[in-house]
Amino acid sequence: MTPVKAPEETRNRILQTAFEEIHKNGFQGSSINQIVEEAGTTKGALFHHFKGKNELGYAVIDEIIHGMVKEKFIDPLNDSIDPIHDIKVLILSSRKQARKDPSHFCNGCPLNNLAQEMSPLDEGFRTRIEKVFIEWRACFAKAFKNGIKAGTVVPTVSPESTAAFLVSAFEGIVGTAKSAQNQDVLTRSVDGFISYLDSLKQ
Amino acid sequence: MTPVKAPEETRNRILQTAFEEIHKNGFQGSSINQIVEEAGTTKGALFHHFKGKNELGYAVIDEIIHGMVKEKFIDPLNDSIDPIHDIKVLILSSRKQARKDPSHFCNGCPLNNLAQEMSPLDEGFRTRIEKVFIEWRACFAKAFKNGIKAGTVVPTVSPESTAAFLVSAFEGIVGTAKSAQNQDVLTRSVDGFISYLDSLKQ
DNA sequence: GACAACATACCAACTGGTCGGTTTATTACT
DNA sequence: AGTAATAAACCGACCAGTTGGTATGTTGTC
Repeated sequence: MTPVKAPEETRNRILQTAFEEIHKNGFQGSSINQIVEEAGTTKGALFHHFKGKNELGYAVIDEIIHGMVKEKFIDPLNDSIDPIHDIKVLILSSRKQARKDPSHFCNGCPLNNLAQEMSPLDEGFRTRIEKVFIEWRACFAKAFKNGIKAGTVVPTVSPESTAAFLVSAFEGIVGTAKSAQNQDVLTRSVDGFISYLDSLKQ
Repeated sequence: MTPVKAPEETRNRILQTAFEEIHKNGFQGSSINQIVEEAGTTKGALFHHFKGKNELGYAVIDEIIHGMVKEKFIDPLNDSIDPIHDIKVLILSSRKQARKDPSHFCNGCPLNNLAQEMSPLDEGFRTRIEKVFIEWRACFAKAFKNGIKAGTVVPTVSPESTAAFLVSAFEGIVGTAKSAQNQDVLTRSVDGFISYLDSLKQ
C-alpha cells in the first residue's frame, strides 16, 4: 500500500536527518554524504529536493527549528499576563527534562548553535535565524507589557530590555551546560536565573 | 641581524593566525592550508611545531584565549569587594568598545565560540575550555562572597549561583549580538543585564 | 657534522555538486 | 477504461577541488 515513491516523506526524512546531524556536528561539520546515507537515500534525491547544502540548512531552520522554538518557548508565553511565573515554568520544566535525559540538552539549543556558527558567515542563515529570535523577543516583551498592566510585574522595568536580556541569558545558560557537559553548572545558573526573575515580581 | 630561522616567532605567527581564522570561521571551518598560507609559512613548519590540527586548537586555547579572558574578564575582578560595580564597568566598557569597533565583537567571544562548537565533539577541547570557565566563575563567586562580607551586595544571594548565571548571561549577550549583527539588541540586553546587577545591590 | 627548522611534493580520503539514466506517478487523449 | 506521453522522483557513478597528514628533502645554526 505504501507507494514506492513518496516525495514528501523522502524530503522529510532528509530534512530530519540533516537536523540531527547539524545539531550534533554543526553545519560545517556535517557532510551531505553522511546525511543521505543515514537517511537511507542518495544524493540524487537530496539534490532533487534541495538546491544545495546551504538551502538544506535554510530548510532545517524554517521547517524544523522555527517550529520547535515556537512550540516550546514562544507559544507558552502568548497571551501571558504573568510572564515571571510562566517563564519560570518554562525553564524549570526544561531543566527537569535535561535531568531525565542529559543527552538531549548536551548538544545545546539547535537555533543558537546555528546562530553562533553561521550568522557571521552567511546572510541567508543570519536572516532566517534572526527572524526566530525577533519573534521570540517580541513575544516576551509583549508578555511583560501585559504583566505590568496586570500588576504581576514591577512597572519600572523596560519590557524590551528585559525580553532581550532574558532570551540572551537563556541561550547563555543552555550553552554553558553544553560546554560544561555537566548538570551542576546548569543547576546553579538556573537558580541564578530564577532569583533574577523573582526580583521582577510586583 | 634577524636570523632567518626564528622558531619561536614562527610558532607564534602560526598560533596567532590560527586564532584569527578560528575566530572567524570556527575550528572545523578553518583549514590548515589557509592558516599556513596566511601566516606566510608552510605545512612543514606547522607540523614541526604542532602534532596536528587538534593540538593546534588546544594551543590556541591555552596560549591565547585563556590569557585574553583572564586579562579582560577575570583579573579585573580579582580582590574586588564591589563586584556589582566592577562587573558593570567591565560590561559597559565592552559595549563601548563594541560601539567603536563593531567588527571586533561581531565574531563573538572566541572562548564561547569554541566551547559551543567543539565541547561536545572532543574531550581535549572540552577540558581546556572548561578550565577557563571554571576559573572565571570561581573568581566571580569569590568577588560576591567578599561583596557580601563588605556589605556591597545583598546577603541573600548565593555567590556560586550568581557567578554561574552572570557568566552564562554574559556569554549569551555576546552571542546574541553576534547572531543579530546589530547594536540594538546588544544595547537592550546590556540594559537588562545592568538592571539585574543593580537588583543585587545592598 | 649534528640537529633543529623549515620547504616541497605528495597522498588517500573526503568534500559538495553534476549528470545521464531509470523508475514510478500523473495527466491527456481516444 | 485503456494507453500513450510527460513529468516528477530517484539512483549511483563521476567530477574537480580540498582536506588533514606524511615523507623526504634542503637550509641554517650551534
